[in-house]
Amino acid sequence: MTKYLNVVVGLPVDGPFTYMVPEQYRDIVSVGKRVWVPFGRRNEIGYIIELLEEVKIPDEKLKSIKKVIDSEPIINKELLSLTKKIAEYYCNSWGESIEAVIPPGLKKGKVKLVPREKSEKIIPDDDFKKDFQLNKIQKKAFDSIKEKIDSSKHSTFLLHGITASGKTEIYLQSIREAHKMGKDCIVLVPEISLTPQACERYTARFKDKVAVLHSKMLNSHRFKEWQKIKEGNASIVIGPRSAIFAPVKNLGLVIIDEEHELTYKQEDVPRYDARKVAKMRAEINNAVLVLGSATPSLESYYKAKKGVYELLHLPERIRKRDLPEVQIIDMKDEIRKQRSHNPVLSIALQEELKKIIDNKKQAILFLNRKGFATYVHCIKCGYEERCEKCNIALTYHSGKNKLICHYCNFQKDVPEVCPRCKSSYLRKHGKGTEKVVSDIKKIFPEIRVVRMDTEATAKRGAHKQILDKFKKHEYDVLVGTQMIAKGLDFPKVTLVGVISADTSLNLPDFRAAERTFSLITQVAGRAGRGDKKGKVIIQTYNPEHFSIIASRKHNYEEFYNKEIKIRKNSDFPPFTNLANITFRGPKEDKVVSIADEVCDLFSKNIKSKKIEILGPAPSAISKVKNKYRYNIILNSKNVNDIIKVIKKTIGNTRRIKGVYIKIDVDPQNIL
DNA sequence: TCCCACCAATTT
DNA sequence: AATTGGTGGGAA
Repeated sequence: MTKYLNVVVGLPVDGPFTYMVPEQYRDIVSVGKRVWVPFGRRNEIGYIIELLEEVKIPDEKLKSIKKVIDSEPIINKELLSLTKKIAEYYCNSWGESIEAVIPPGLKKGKVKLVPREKSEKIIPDDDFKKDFQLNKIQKKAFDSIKEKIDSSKHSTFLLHGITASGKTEIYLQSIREAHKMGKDCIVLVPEISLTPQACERYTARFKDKVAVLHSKMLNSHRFKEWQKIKEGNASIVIGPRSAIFAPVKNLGLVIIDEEHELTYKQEDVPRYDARKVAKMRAEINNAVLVLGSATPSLESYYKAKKGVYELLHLPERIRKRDLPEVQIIDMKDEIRKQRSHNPVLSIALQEELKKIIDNKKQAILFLNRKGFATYVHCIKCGYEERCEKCNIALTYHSGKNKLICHYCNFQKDVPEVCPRCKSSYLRKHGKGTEKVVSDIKKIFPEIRVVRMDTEATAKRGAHKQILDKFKKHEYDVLVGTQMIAKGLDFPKVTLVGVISADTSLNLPDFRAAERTFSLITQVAGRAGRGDKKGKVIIQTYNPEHFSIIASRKHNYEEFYNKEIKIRKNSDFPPFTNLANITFRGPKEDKVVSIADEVCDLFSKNIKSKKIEILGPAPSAISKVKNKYRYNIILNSKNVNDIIKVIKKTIGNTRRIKGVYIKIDVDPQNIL
């Protein structure tokens, strides 16, 4: 008889908490249902994680549950244990990870979960569209995946295929194979709102077996899709990172498309990495995990090379379409040629734009992300100021008039002359990209330019509207940030330009080179998707940088071999694991003193030298909305050591004297 | 002495 | 996270 139960709550507090169960609820409580419980001085939703017959605490010290909300569990045992693992790894409470797994509508307790009548709609599998014929190379990759699906053995594949090499068709046929075996599939895409075409392809082939989950859907619609999956009426789920939590019953295959994308890391609590969670879930279910990318993350490729993942290569484009020609423009020359200190469009790019107009084709221009960190570089020789220890760009802080490494807090004065070429052409860079559109209009008044960035797409539907108009050729040139680098397919686009590769190259981040290489490669993949061969123009002050040279040759392997050596020498992932602890508050001196205090505590708790402490150092965006930010970075070969020392040192404390503390295990972005 | 802003403690 | 109760400084 269930007289007691344990619950956890969606707050940053450890549990579990024990409650008594009143007589009338004793035969309806079960693990995975929600209950209302008195918590402190108010009521909270408790998630039942355990039923108990007896407890050591006397009855009079316990409170009773107020109400049972659901008549069936909202989370099954598998997902419950998964959420516990996530909580332990990412240092959040169990309840907080449970709330990441259930539809948002269920968090407030207004929606009850009750069993529905089973729908009897049976659609014969032949309603499905026919598969395309795979070429030899695709077939070989598919056969390896098929073998593991058929034998129900867990295995992780890294499918490294250049852009337009036919990865999606392999995904589709793998899904069909899993479906034939009666297994469910989850397909993760970087951001659902950017990939409607990809989504259409899955639904076209698998019709109403497909469910789509994402945060821009109305909650009621999302809830219906979730219920459809839970009741077993959808066996293929497509969505962004949170779709990894889809309540499928018999998971057989997980596909992560564009696995190198940073969007797979959730930026708020729980700060999980969908790639890591997918691996956990696939292991539990003996499912196959397929990671696909033209530019795999260094972590994944390293694992594949070591044999932890199985590496599959697709080195050719389907239908033998040529890769676009990539031309690198040295902007140092443009300063001379155009007699301007800050040229935006190189002569070569201007000439190509003119050709576009003449030939009635289209162009896409990338601005990269708006520069938020000011870096110092020499516009004569291309030299940039970097930290010797951390090998990241130093950030200029105007208040102190110093260059600071925001990982280890190394500081130095801005040199008077360039340390390399002794010229006086050192310049601070980081903003001013808004100029691009106005510069184009100045040079080509007749050109139809549209801008696409977070500002222009803030409104619901604005995104699609701009892209639709561009597709109909109502515009000649699309200017945008990375958000237009992903998955777009416009046959009339024959020119792609990157205005400044340096913006990403000089991000104060150890992944800066990796991001630059993948950005240029992905961007280049947008050019020449029709019959005509495409052209790509990359503007940079660092034309000799290996990430730029390798991307010009479309050579991932060459990039990887250089970058992996740097990571090894500077002790960064994939050779180590990081955790980033951010301190945030309105008074800088307080933020610094708390960060220093916690840093001392860390040093005391780290007895061996197996964990390195970097900082505290001001973060790259050192002041946001009048809040100052400082980071401590923990770096170790063993991630479990890091997690242990965080729990020991900070536990559940998230605020000390008005200073907020944020913990990010395996950060993708250290800002 | 009153009224706040700020801080620390608590949640079964 | 959210709430509560304590504290201490400033104004009257």
